[in-house]
Amino acid sequence: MGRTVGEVAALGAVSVRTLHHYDAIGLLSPSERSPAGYRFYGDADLERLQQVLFFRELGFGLAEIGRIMSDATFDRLEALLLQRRMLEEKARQLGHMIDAVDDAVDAMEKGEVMDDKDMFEVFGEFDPKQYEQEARERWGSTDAYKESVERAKKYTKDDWKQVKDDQERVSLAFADAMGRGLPADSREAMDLAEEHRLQIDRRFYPCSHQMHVGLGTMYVADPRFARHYDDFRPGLAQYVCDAIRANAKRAG
Amino acid sequence: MGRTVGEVAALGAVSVRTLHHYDAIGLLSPSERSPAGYRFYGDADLERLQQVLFFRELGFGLAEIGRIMSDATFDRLEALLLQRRMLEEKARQLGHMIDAVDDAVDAMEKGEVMDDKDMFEVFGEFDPKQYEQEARERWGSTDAYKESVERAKKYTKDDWKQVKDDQERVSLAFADAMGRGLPADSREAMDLAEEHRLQIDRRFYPCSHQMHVGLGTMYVADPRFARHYDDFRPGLAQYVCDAIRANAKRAG
DNA sequence: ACTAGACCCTGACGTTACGTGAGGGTCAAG
DNA sequence: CTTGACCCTCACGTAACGTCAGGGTCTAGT
Repeated sequence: MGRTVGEVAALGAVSVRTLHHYDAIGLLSPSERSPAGYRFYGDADLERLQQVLFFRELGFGLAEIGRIMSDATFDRLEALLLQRRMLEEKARQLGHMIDAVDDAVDAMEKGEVMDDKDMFEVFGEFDPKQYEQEARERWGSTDAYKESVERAKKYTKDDWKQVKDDQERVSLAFADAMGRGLPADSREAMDLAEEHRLQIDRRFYPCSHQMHVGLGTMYVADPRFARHYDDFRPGLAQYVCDAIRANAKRAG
Repeated sequence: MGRTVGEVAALGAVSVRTLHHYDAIGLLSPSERSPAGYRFYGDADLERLQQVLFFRELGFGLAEIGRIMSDATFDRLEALLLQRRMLEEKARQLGHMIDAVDDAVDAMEKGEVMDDKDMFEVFGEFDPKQYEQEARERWGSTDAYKESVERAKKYTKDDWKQVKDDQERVSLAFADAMGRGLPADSREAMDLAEEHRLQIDRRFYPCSHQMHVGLGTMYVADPRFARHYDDFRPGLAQYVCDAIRANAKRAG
């Protein structure tokens, strides 16, 4: 038996009304309902709520959050990493704002008038839209993509296991190529990158070379991704990223 | 001739519609209007807009911002210092959120379920309401206070000069007492603190001992305030704060 | 002087994400 | 059975604008 709306609200992050609202819009529905209509939220529901709240904190609209999280390829770990990056960016912006306050104080004390642009450039600096774009690229939004969503919805447990195994096989092959000293722009490494791209392209969504390069960059930039690959072999994340870049360059 | 709504909007922080809205609600009205009705914003208008945007960024509602900034004792420097403090607090909360993301990632990798409370305690941690309360105490909201607002509105330039001279005289007297080695809880120091409190009480708003202590704490905590007093004499901010505390204690 | 384009104005409906309250049912303890 | 705490759905209201309609103003070019 899960938690009632009151119990979830008592955790301090959302109100009962908010939970009703999220249920009504399909963003977060309880996994159980009593015959009397009571909502009961389980552990997975709370995990989903936390994810929603991170996105909300970062300025995403609820519809957009729902769209992102409803995606079949939505991966909680990847989302957390994206969110982490956004939070860091936002914290950086706050630092800039503190600097801006200090600049304003300085100008006051000197009896100076600040330049118009300098006064306001710090506002709006953090723009979730940029990240929405990235999330969209990562989890897609085109009609062709939506088609692949439908396709992925039909995947069985075995299908998903196959996906996972394929991904692991490619990762191991990358580690092997690297271990044999093959340059990231060697034919073999680039073929692996191409295979990697095609897996995504066939299994999930259209993955252009450009998008692939973006993913490669993310693998290096996000510490947890980097660790994922580097656990196969130290430096592998960078190697994969380089191979992806070389592959994209090969494709023109 | 000032800037049009389009020119202000082009600075990137607000839209034309927002400027219309702020004018409509009396939050920020242009200092000039053409015979055709065009709005023209001057330097002071832009400074006010910046202040509005800092408060907005920090989560204050527009009505609340208007109320604070319409106060006769509203002081731009003090506001900037408050805003700075709030921004730092908010940045701290973001740090906690980043930690929370890391905790969630850890839990995922270990296949563990996080404690409910731990999952959500970071949300809502930054609460502008606390600071609104402080702003309200600083710039008041009671009926008696409103009365003193009306009173202050009638102050002439000479009155304000007198206020400023009185404040400076007390600051110098504090510095003198400290220089003569009088403890902060000596009768003379406490009398100065009382005089300071009464100045505020008579001139602006009811200033209880409790509120006075809060102000004293602020004088030490905010670097610019601290510097204001310490420029009279090193360590004076702390001395004034201690004298205020001792005075409050004396009053029971 | 006329025209076109950029920008201004006021007015008003719509959007987003809930807050608040009405009216009534459910559950558990006394 | 009663009471109090909590649940439900429904629906109007709020805050802060976004968007659009309809029309005026200003400036440069013709």
